[in-house]
Amino acid sequence: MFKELDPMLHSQLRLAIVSLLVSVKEAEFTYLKDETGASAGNISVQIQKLKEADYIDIEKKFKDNYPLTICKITPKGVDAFEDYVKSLKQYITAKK
Amino acid sequence: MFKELDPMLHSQLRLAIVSLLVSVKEAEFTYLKDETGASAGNISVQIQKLKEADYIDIEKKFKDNYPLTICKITPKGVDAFEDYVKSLKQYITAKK
DNA sequence: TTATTTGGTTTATAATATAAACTACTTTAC
DNA sequence: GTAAAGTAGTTTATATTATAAACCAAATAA
Repeated sequence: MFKELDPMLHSQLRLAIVSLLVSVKEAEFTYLKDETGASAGNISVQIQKLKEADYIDIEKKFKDNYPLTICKITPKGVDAFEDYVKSLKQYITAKK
Repeated sequence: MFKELDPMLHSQLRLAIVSLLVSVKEAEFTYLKDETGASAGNISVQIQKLKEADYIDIEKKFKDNYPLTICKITPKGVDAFEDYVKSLKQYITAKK
């Protein structure tokens, strides 16, 4: 009846991050922070996890002397997001 | 941008339970167990939490000498579920 | 030059989910 | 009638997660 919900995405913050990345394709750390309203620490931890799962790529460089962290979704991340949404619909649409 | 996802419902098992109860209005413990595939212990804990949140009512009686636990969704539970679904849609539909 | 800000990471703690172990009985088989 | 197995759960212990607080390194401002 109920399909598993990918634990990597069934997290409010990681889902928000991936949701943003699916639409923008590339985003800075601070953009993710501002859009989600989460703390920097939390963002840092969650993007690491998403990277370890190969759902996103993280590029670190410098811009105007400051460190700059850029995140992009991977094809695997897109697939996982689509699967998650599909599974989720089983939970939120009337059934029986 | 992203609305809070009610933590009481942002749990795979509790969401599945509430999802079932929204459609059937009344369900036995074992029905919830069978439909969700979760362990009895997990169901037991989660329906207690849903009851404490006033999202469901729990009635305990006996049937053919055996204990029987029946769960029903409350109006508050229905509202919470609808709100949750609404919030969730912000996460899963393309935006920007 | 020391104070503050930027852009993060690491670490500690609180909250959650889950399974394993247990309780309390009932039924069945010997 | 009593031992074994089954029903219907609850409680407790543990592993996983999420989150915030504390920290770090460098840059800029006062």
